[in-house]
Amino acid sequence: MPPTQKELAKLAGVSSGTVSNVISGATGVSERSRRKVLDAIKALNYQPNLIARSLRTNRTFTLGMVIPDITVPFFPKIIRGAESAARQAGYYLSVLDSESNEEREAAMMGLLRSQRVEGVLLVTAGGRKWSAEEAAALIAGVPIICLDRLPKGLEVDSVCVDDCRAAEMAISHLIEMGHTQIAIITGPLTLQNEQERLRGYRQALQKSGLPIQSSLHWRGSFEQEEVSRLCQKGLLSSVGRPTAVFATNGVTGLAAIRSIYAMGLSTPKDIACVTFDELTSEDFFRPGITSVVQPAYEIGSRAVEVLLNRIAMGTTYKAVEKVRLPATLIVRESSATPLAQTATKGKSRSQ
Amino acid sequence: MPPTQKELAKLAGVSSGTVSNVISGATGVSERSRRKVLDAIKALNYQPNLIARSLRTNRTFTLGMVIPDITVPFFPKIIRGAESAARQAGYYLSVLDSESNEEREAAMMGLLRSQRVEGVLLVTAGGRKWSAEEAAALIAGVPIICLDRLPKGLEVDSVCVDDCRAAEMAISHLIEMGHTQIAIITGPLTLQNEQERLRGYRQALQKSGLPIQSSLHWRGSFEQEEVSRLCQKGLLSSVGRPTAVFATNGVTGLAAIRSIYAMGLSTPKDIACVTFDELTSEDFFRPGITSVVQPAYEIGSRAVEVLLNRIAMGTTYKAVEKVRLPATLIVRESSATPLAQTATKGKSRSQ
DNA sequence: TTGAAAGCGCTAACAG
DNA sequence: CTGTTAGCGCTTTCAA
Repeated sequence: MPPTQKELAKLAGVSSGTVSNVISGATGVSERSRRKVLDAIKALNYQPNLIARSLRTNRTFTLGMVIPDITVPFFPKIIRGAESAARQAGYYLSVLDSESNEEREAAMMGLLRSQRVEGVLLVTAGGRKWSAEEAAALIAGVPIICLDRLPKGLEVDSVCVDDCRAAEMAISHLIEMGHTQIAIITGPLTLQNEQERLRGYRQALQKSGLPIQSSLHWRGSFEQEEVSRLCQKGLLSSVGRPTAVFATNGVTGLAAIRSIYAMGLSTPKDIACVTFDELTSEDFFRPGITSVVQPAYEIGSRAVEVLLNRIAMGTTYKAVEKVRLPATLIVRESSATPLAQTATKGKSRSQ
Repeated sequence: MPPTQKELAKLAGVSSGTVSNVISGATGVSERSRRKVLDAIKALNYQPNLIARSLRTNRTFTLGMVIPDITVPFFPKIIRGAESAARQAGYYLSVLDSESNEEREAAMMGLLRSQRVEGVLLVTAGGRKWSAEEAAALIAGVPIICLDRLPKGLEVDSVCVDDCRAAEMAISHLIEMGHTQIAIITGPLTLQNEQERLRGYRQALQKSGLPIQSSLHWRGSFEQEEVSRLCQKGLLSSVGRPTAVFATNGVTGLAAIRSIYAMGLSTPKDIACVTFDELTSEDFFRPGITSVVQPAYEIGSRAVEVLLNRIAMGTTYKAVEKVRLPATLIVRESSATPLAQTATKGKSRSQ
């Protein structure tokens, strides 16, 4: 058993209240008492019991975070940003991985509530729509902020990139490079950001007067295998085969590249390719893959800022805050023109 | 304020003790009481206060974990394994990122202790040597298990791969492929596993009667830039230039490949290359990089098993447990023979 | 400047 | 089967 404040007080020859005052740095403690307590702390290797403190003060200084998959490199970057912003503000961050399972996600939200975290950062697993009651039950008084993916029916603060514009930027780039047959491979369209990216794709085509061909919209998921099959099927169709593909996220992006390689094709020689999100250490791919990169660290840190703000406001009313961060298009080799294959390397461009 | 058990009891018209019994699933509660309580729980959207429960029961069912860098893909994989093993055993896992900072690491160990976690999984940041007192203070009654990197002076349970043998296997492979001039690029040698990998390298050379040339040992760190410089310097030296390089970890591996590409060289045409740890989605590199892969998920899950075991034993004596998991060599294109460049693809080989 | 004491929400005896 | 009660370790009045 670790030493308690009482034992510490006894050893130091003061009352438990004085010990508390020393630890909290409260003023009004004689130097002599302070010394004695400090010595006793060292002697016993005392660590205050945060559990008891929290019970008493009704404060945990802890933020909870639920993400869908910690093995996807995008999320650890967000976590880093969130964790360090939290730490700077004197808060802890407790991260849970829902493994893209909605039930588990709900359970984890409950757990965090039971742990009395003061706020929650949520990157939701699925695209379910929350009814008003469900949402209320889910929230139950703890401030929530959504990152990256915005669940429908949950009117809460949020931080993410402007997915539509980012996708539009990527597609415009391909169009500028001379592509007109551009396929898009999306993840689950239940996710609002996937829809937005699709919208950006369509907008870009329209602005350039290019037709929107449904045969060029390949509806995927987060299953590597499934997406690969989809890509291969699309790439095999001799008629109307695209000269470029745009993957709306890292998972489908990886699958797309995998398919291209597996079929013995190469990029940009046979087909151009742009992904949303980097495929991890992107710049080491040969050839480099052009991609839309999100400010992951900043998404995390901004989210914490907004959340802490919301917490500080207490019950005070304030409109929902929607932060939209700019994404950047990193142009590498994979998006060269259909025929010329001019490698435009290392250029980048912002929204 | 969330509802308390007392309010719940009042609404249900029973005593707080009965509520507790219902929640804990204790036997000996009338069906009628149970119903009333369950209804009240739903009505109030009640979530038990884990803080109060922990204070009372002196149990948190929480394991702590401290890792050096969550953005290195190896660690999230370990976390997944640990988290799911913990969850299966009814434990929570609380993960902290020390950002490779030893002070922060110590602070985090203290925090976990204050949070009264029941055990700690530690992937240590640095290679500092712990004195007996420091170690005792650090541990202070909570069971610790070390993963991946074993700190000196800390006699605790551990789980990692057999680094020496794994490295030896990689080097033997290169030798078999006809290489005799093999450079090794290590990370900080304060880390015990880096030393082991170096030892494996030397052992393999010796067994084959090849000389150990100090000019072929490039001492790096975890700084990308520094390692890159080191590599480039080594690769530029016209005399005694290696035909193969072996990077002892993912960070130096990435830097090595970066340097090779940056210098306009390619692998395996100009130089062969094997890394310890995958460079994330390894198989998408063109050409594929031969590498030693560690069973990251299993390292995490085994560690939790051993730790829970240790916790269950309480104070009972038992010798320190050292689990050594086998690593696998995944042979891809980057390790072809110096001249023939025969691509041996997809073969793998275990310790 | 200090000590005594109440009580945070819960569980675990224990008595009825 | 159910209610009452005594703390868990801490902070925070309140008196002294």
